[in-house]
Amino acid sequence: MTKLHIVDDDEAIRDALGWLFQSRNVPVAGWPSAEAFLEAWQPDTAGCLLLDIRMEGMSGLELFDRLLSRGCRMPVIFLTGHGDVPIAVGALKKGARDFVEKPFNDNELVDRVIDALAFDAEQREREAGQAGLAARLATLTQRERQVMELVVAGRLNKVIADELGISMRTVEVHRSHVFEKMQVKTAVELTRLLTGAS
Amino acid sequence: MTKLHIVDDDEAIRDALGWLFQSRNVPVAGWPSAEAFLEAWQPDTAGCLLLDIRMEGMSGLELFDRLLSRGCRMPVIFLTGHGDVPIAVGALKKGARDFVEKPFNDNELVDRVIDALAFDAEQREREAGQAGLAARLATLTQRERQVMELVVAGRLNKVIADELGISMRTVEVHRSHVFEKMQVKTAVELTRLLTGAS
DNA sequence: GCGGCTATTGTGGATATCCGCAGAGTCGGC
DNA sequence: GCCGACTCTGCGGATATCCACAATAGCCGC
Repeated sequence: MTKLHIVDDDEAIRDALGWLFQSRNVPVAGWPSAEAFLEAWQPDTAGCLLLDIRMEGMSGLELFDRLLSRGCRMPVIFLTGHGDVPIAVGALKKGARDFVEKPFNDNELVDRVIDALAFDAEQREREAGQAGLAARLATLTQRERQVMELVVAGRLNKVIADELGISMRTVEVHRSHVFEKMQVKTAVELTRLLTGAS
Repeated sequence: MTKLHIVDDDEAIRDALGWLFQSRNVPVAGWPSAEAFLEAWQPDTAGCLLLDIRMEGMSGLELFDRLLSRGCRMPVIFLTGHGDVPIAVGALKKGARDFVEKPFNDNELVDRVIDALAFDAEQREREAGQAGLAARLATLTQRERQVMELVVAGRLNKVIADELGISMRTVEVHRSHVFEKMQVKTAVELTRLLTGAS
């Protein structure tokens, strides 16, 4: 389920943030440590992360690194009481969405979280489309993939036949199999699919 | 000409940085104030910017804002002696490439500047391609644009004819004019052009 | 070995696309 | 009024694409 995941080892802060967000109708889950969240995290965990930097055990930054290396692309907002420019710069350059110092403005933080949640939702939608595409691509045979690449490159069947050293008829067969498996009717549609157009 | 533009009101620092970069074969231009650079800036000014935050008159941040609003997309690296997290975060979120506190590591800074210069060069190359594309698009008539959109959407000529309420032959004529003006031979190539594929 | 998947090719015909040749109507500028 | 552009259309033919029917062959698993 899409929600805001608050990772902070200070229960009082988790509670306060939980109250703040729930009062704005933002669903929240609290985690008492980076380790706890990391263990529970799954590739399909959705929403966004509000991460304290300084914690007992694993720091927020380290959690961020580990999540990145596991392919997590959830938006992350860091929350810190002891600002440090190089840390903030490093986190943002690694892809963190924001870096907020305490004390923070409630409304601003809520807005940023809501933006981040919306961003994550959109991103997951895009990725779902890509996953379907990847699944269809996986059903193609080697030869079909080769033909598809040349079709998408704009080559005519006769040219493809020539380049692959096979007859035009065979190219036509592969081509139609590709169209069928990729669920398109024309080369243009196929090109749009693969180049990620609207 | 592509070069590193150093904007700092402290002549000693400009000189020191100038020496550093020229010794690494990075061409440099120094500017004593944000105003001076802003006045000299042109849309075709290439390279990257090394920008001091605190200066007499216009600050580095304000220069950055003004450049952005003028459509400047040169990579900007901020240099500051008095770090401040919200400022750094704000600058990076607005699109600054980096935010470095003094004292800095010479080699690291040089590397980042070289990366930024390379990025700018690539970006300009991409934009040059886009400009050529835009120029060709501008030569199309209204009708040709309509037909092109439908072609790129994957419609067959007969369908296009139907949707526009004209004969197939006319669609063919427009279609071939589009291909000619856009300098492509097939609908697939045209689609790749417009969707920005390799 | 048989069945299924993949790759290959052919024939022949229905559609679609590409193009030259020809002509016609509108609209705006010189 | 003439010229140039844009738009529209038809005819016919050369190519290309789409497809059903039909067949051969290698590879793999049961």
